[in-house]
Amino acid sequence: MAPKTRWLTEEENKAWKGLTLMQFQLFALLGRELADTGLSFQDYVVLAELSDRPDNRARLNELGRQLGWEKSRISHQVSRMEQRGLVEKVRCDTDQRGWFIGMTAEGRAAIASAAPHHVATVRRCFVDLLTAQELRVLESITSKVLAELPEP
Amino acid sequence: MAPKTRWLTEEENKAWKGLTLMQFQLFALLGRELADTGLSFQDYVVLAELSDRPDNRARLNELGRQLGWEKSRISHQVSRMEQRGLVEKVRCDTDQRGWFIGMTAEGRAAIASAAPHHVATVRRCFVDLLTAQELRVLESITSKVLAELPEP
DNA sequence: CGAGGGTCGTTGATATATCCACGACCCACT
DNA sequence: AGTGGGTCGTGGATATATCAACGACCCTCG
Repeated sequence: MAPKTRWLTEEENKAWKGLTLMQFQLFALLGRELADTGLSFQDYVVLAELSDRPDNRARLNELGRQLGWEKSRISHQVSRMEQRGLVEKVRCDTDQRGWFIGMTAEGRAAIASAAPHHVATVRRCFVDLLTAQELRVLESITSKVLAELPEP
Repeated sequence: MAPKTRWLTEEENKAWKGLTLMQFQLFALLGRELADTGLSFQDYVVLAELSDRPDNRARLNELGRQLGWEKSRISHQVSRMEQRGLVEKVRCDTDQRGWFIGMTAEGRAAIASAAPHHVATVRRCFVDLLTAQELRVLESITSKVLAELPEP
């Protein structure tokens, strides 16, 4: 028979719920602040991911992998962004199934104008509140957890 | 003129993105596992919140505050859950605008059957991977950040 | 070559979240 | 009692996420 459930202790529960709540609130805040610039938080992370690349473009599935999104989500998201002129799709020459997603001039302008305030908020409401040690511990936690995640 | 943006350092960026990714993946996993029981993650946290209360009921706005949800979201969510018979609404006798949300027998049964596996997953994929110190640091981070959050 | 199994990305249906305007009510004040 | 400003929760419109099925393509192997 199955072993009796080990419920979370009060400390464990507090940490887990606190984490959930913090993330949710931070995202909400960042989304609200980005709204002024005409970008959603999702738009932002896609553009940021593209910006990180030397040639400012990526395959859909790479984007999905980096962001941890399913292919369907990234596909819908990119289509919407393409409609709005933030990104463009270019057929991949070596694989006729695939596309490269590149930033348009408009996309570049959008993230360039949104980034300073966005980063300032991430600093003010998160990064700058943490000590160097807390930052290290956090990094160790996330990499450990991510490494142990079961495949979907 | 505005000061030049202090971009995130590599460590800061890694911690921030790692946190985002971890949370997203964990939620996706928990949602997938709960799906077998007929509950969504959102259903689960609402029922869990109600379970935590001595009389298993709460006002809508209390629920929203605890979970960090906006009133509209909690209202829609609870309506759906009421449709499915997981919770019931009872007029609040002291405030005619408000409702108490209570768990039905069906709601109680649903969370009772879902909880063991859910908690086991939270342990296996998160809590049990952390040392006691990491847990403490995490708690300190989240409470600090939450305390500093600007009002919406 | 060509058949089968895998991957790439799309699509449409459904579920959920967000935004905003609203009606009902409460309360403090006059 | 009446008025005004606030809170409680609702509802509809729109945006976004999830799920499963699909067509197109790639690749390996016989």
